[in-house]
Amino acid sequence: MLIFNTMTGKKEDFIPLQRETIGMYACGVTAYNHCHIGHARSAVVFDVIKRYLQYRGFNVKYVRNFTDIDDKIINKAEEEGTSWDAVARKYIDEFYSDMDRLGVSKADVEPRATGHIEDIIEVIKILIDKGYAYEVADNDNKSLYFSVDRFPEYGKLSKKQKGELMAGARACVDEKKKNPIDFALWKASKKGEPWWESPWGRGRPGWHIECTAMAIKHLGESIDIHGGGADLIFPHHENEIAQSEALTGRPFVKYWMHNGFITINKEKMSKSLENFFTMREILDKYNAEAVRLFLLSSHYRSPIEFSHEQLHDAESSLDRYYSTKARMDEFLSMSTGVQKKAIYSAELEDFVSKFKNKFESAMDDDFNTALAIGHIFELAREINKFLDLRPSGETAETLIKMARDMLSATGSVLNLFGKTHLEWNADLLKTKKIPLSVDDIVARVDERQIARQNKEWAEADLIRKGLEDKGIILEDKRDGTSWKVNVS
RNA sequence: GGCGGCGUACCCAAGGGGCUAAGGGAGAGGUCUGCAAAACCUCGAUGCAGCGGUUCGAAUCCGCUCGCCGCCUCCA
Repeated sequence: MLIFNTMTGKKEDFIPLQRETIGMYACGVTAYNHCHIGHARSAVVFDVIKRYLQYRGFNVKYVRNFTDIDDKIINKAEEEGTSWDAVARKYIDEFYSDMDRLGVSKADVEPRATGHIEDIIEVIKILIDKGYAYEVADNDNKSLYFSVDRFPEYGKLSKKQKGELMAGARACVDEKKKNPIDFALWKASKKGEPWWESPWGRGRPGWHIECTAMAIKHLGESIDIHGGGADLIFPHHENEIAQSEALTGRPFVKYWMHNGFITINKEKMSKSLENFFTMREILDKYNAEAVRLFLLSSHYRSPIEFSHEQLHDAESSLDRYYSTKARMDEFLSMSTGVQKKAIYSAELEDFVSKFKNKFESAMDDDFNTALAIGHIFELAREINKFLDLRPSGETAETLIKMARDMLSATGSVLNLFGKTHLEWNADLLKTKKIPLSVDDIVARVDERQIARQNKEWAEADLIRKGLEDKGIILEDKRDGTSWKVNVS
């Protein structure tokens, strides 16, 4: 298995630190606003990485944090006239509901900064003892900073030179810092701000330190994989490395993984440019599974241009997949095991025999989900071709069963393609806000079936037209009529 | 300015020295059908931003040019 390591800038063989369990940490969200599709991408990408590692037989302990205290949360609370913890709770709940719809499962541990104040304080104490941190008085309380000059390897992840950083450092630097690029470990509490008691008075943790404290607490001093969005490389992950390696004297992370951005008009989606789409808005318009497919249809490190058209295309393509699935299920449920005529199955057999390998080598190559999905659709096409031959008999049945099982095994790594045709369409009724239930539709189809049997074509056409106007398409087949939601 | 990345058909996108340049969407033709739609099948880049070079061989490596983006500041 190859993983692209941001630290070395190369794809490297994945060799875990220890045999038993892989430690994986991904930086989650700061809970101060609705999450947007960029946050979702990161969550989906690491969800798939975790799933594939498990598929490959590794035990994985996956930790994803929530930042539930920081300046933005405090500001938001002031804006909304509530407390900081109410803000954090609200957006964490919302994050969970969005992620749930996207099929992102929970991490094994989901620590929050405010739940680890003691651990953070312990870490800072050690950093002081080792001479990496210094205090700055701020009225009655004290702030603590990490002294970047004490850590010679600073910049090794982001490939930055300390000198250049200084030149580019912000104008409004805290003049109490020894070096403009030093960063806060602990912030003295200002009036009206939330605070925790510490050896340095009342204050709260800086941003970066929570990840150091929580990663080490839950995964140990050295972890296999640490990831997040590419915008976290600097300064967040650079600072994490400095703190953590200063603390333990050991390498913090073996493989650093970073996902690319979502762009709009080629520009990074960001709050300051006000060019973001929240997951709320997107899930209101598009099917959640289609959004997940859209996100996984590009390699995780490539930028993805946000596009309504592509989101819609993803729905169409999923719809086609589920049609194939319906054909397979139907074939298997109707199959009698008796072979009526000779079948030509060599091509499908060939595809089925190679499929698992193709899927795995795609995923083994730095989690190439786009290629893997391509293979899945290729197999679907072969299945359709085979089914077009109207096969029968045990050989055909076995083959289709095998294909279906493989599709479901690989689909579950991506957490895609797992529904039945009916579930997919029932889901689409909701996405497309069609005011009909499955039962309503089935009742109308049954009515129409009677009309058809009596050759009352006008009546049958009327029913079909009525459903069509509501976005339901009827498909007449040899042995009955099936329905589906029109995605186009 | 420093560092990094991108440019593949109408749109999206994989590939990253030699196999017919995956896959999806759109489009066109066909099969099926009471009619129709859907579905399904087939077709779709002699060419991978441009120009040079290396090589028996380049979309893939090297150089230059053009266009675009990211990080260097809170950011997934």
